[in-house]
Amino acid sequence: MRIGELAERTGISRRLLRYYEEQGLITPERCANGYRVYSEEFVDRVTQIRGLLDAGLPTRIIRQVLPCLNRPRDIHFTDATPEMLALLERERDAMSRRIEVLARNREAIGAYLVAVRDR
DNA sequence: ATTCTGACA
DNA sequence: TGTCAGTA
Repeated sequence: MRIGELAERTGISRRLLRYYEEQGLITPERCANGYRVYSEEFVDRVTQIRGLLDAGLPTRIIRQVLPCLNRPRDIHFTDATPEMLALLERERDAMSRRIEVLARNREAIGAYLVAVRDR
């Protein structure tokens, strides 16, 4: 499929899909005319990227993590270098911190909403 | 009609 | 991220 269809199926704009490629997050094939060609797997791939982006991970981190998140299990060990493991641990901890902050604010907002409602 | 690259009131 | 331009 070409960029238009992928955009519709993932809900990600053409502009963003090209941006993800520019950031090295996805590498679609190219036709003779230069058009990008995406295989079926890119649908999940893009969804995965969106999820990580929404989780607050910068593209530079996603670029390193994405490969060992999708590939078949056996290849994981290949990517499981000490550096990769350390990187993943740091990201996981950073995620935990963000979750705590969000949870705290969610409580605060919830309390505010209750206060307003009960007024 | 659709996509491509580069650029920015 | 959107959008406009000038192409293929």
